[in-house]
Amino acid sequence: MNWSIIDIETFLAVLDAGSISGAAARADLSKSVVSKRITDFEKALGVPLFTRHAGRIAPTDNALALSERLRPALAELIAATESVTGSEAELRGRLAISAPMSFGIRHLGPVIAGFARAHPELEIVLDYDDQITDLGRSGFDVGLRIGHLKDSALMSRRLCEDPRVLVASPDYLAMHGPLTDVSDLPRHEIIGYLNVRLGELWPLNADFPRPRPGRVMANNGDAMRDLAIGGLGLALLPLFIVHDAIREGRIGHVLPDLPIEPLPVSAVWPPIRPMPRKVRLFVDHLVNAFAGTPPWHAKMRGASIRTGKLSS
Amino acid sequence: MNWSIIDIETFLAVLDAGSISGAAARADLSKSVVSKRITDFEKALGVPLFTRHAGRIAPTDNALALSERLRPALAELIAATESVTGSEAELRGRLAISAPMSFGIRHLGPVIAGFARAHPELEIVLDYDDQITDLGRSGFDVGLRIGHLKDSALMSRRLCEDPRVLVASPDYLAMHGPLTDVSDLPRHEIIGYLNVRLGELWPLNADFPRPRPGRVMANNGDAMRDLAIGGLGLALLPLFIVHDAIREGRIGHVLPDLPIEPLPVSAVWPPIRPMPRKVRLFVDHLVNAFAGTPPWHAKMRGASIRTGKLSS
DNA sequence: CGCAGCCGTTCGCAATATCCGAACGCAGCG
DNA sequence: CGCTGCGTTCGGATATTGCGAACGGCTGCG
Repeated sequence: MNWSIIDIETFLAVLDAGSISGAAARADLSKSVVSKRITDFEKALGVPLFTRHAGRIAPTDNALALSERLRPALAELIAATESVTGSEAELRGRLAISAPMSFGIRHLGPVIAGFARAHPELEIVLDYDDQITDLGRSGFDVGLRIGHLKDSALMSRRLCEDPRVLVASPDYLAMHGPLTDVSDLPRHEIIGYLNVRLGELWPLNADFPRPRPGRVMANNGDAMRDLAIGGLGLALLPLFIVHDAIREGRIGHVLPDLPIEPLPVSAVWPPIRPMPRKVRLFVDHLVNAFAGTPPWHAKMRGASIRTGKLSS
Repeated sequence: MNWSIIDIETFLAVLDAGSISGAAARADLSKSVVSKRITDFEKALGVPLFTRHAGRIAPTDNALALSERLRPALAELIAATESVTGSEAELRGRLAISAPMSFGIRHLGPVIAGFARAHPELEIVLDYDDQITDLGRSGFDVGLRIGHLKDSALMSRRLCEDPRVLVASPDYLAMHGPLTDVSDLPRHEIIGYLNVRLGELWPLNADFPRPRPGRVMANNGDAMRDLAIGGLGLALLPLFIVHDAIREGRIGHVLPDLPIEPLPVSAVWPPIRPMPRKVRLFVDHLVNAFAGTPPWHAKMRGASIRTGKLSS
């Protein structure tokens, strides 16, 4: 047997990244290393795993079938080695975390940094991307999710709540007319969110007046906020993303009485048994970090915005 | 993650061999390499896997628990990589075969050599030992078994039949009296077989006269034959082991009409699904090799022994 | 069209990892 | 006591790995 775990991991990483250079960048390696590992693995197996088209690669059917089988086996192998670290031993191995970009950038950095400092032998991989990833498939140990969970196969734990507000810039309102009553909504456009359709973006029932889909859309909250600031439409966004701009007057909170429920923020993880200790400790750490006052609540103290709807 | 497949395999090999030098000898490596790998693996996991007592090692509880979990995961990982070699690709990887010593020495060498020549990328590991091994536990892909199968969890396939004969040397008979009728049996001793008790060694029912347990015993058929030649007792042995000595007159076939059924010779393997291709091809190869005339039948053409009981 | 940028592959070189054999200390045996 | 076998440590030789540069091919842009 002349392949290694690193060959397998590299293979799966290239599959996930869709390219050799993508996988190399994620691993902070040179692409020649990744290219050679793939070639060596193919040689060891005796079959091609990727087809090459002038600098582009595509996985073969063999590669896809193989990955289906390798992932659970590799996860079990890793879980086995990690299970043997008893309660007295410090955490080791790798913890791969997936989180929405805007939430991750603002609120996860220090939380995760604290966890990483407490476990110096633990390798942390962070992936901020609003696209919902299949945790097990993508090799993530933990995900953070904002919104109601759809994947009942995952284990989950509620961390806190994420209130959303409808915002618009002064320029937008000057150009498109006032928005003082819900009946004004159909005359307005709302900035789209690439990862959901309007049906899911607008959280009120079909009888409730709703804005039209806008001509612009983005794949994360920060970009949507900036488009709103630029006067391109309304935006329904988590409070933590817009509160600075609101305080600075670049955008305003419109229709503050809209009956929009806050979104739950949850940690989710694959149902591996036993639950890997690193996952359990990290989820506990998250729960502690977000217990009590959510971060954006503390920051909103100086803003003239109604906060009565925020849960204590 | 800073361990490798080789670390895991080395760990399991040391567990199986019971010592570092044993595992090193099997792998044709220096013991310092194996020692270092174990130490590195322990360091990577953060827990000791073996206790050391002045040049002796014993596995910790953690090590035993870990191995229980690692073996199936590793087997699946390997099976996955081997499954991807389609029907067009040649066999690769390692095929580990366990077989009884006397049968292996005589009849498996050329069969396996033929298979190995047909699959030059396949690594073959042979382990001849009459002790029945737990295939899955010991990392064997295929076993050959002589006798009725007791482990119903294994997959099996009948290869051929192994007739047994009762033999004694002229010196033994001269000293202990003739053996011309079954009623003479209780006056004689039979050489013991370490891996079975007499109750299993003597295959006729309790009412049938039987020899007494002898004062000597051995753990394989060749040794038992040699003890019989040395006049130490009767021996009930597979024909393939004794036919040369019979032909040379060193021992004789006594009570040729004993109603002793031949033993079945079977290939067995763990019930991995899908069945690894290398195992399937090897079992097919065995079936072909032992089809028709068993090897010892061809050799018995020149001997004056009744062969009517041999199947065609 | 030419150009820039991106892709994956190949190559030579330097750094790192691995393996070997010798030496050592310890325990058990005759 | 000496000898053998065990596992560990060490220095040196060998093998492997990773890097960056160069290359050819393709795509998109002006």
